[in-house]
Amino acid sequence: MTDKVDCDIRQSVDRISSQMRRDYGESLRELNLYVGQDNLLARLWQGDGIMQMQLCEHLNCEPPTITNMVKSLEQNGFITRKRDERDARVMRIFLTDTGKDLEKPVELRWKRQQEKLLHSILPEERLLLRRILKQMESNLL
Amino acid sequence: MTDKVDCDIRQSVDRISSQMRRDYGESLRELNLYVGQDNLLARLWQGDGIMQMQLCEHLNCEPPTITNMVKSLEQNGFITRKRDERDARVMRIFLTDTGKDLEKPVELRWKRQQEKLLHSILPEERLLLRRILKQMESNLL
DNA sequence: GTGATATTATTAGCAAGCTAAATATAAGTC
DNA sequence: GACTTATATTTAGCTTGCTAATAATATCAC
Repeated sequence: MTDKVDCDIRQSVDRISSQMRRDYGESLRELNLYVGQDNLLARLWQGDGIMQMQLCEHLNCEPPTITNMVKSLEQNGFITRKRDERDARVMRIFLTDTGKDLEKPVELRWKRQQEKLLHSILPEERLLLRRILKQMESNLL
Repeated sequence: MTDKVDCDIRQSVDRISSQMRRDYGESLRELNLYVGQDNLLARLWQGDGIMQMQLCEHLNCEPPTITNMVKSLEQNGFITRKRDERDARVMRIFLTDTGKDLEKPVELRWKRQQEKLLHSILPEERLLLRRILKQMESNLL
């Protein structure tokens, strides 16, 4: 009996995640961004000049993924890369002016998406939901 | 103030989804499957000989995605494709014996993953959680 | 039957994401 | 200084996933 509920939960999480990704990704296309790139930029907005390894940690993904994303973002003029002077292995990533200008419009779309996801959920429910989700997160570690 | 909670919820859902995908995907590699292929096969286990459009609906994805997945699954010997006799546009997808044999081991891994995700969550919480998630799902439609 | 429109599937080209293997540099050891 | 090990990034090749464009067949209207 619990089985059915459990199964629903897992599938629900999947569906929400992929639908969010689709929706939000679509709204980001107006800014010439792909979903996921906003998260990389978000890390840079709170301080750029960092190395790719730090982006890996922030995005929780593998180095080759960053290489690809960074390449694409550079080609589109949102970031630049500079070889570190002290350690020639590391590439330091900087925002261009265009990249900086994206912060506000991305934030707008992010909030819009969030509101869409949660608009019918009461504040108490949101608190409870957050607690359970955090618990699930730590279950996966 | 609610802002922070909302933001956490969205990120939590993202993290859970991607971590689940990683974890579960890894366990599926033992079966020579990629994550997502199990869901396609699951539709076939409940009745094969269906057309690709039906798989699109079940997986909630676009036709080219199915073309790719089906190609890969065919190359690995899990399914076969047959041109429909009445309507030459449609391809009908059938399970091979190898494909049929995957049902049990996939189900085992799926349940194991589900248990990992939910093990610390009480039954009442699961019910509540499901309700809220469903609500979020319908918010996105 | 002919012509316009629907449907089904594929191809090409792009993105995120992965693993395994290669490259380049740095740092530690003898 | 030479050898080994560790770190940062890249490359190649695969997956799911997308859109836009194409091909092939069906169906509907006339």
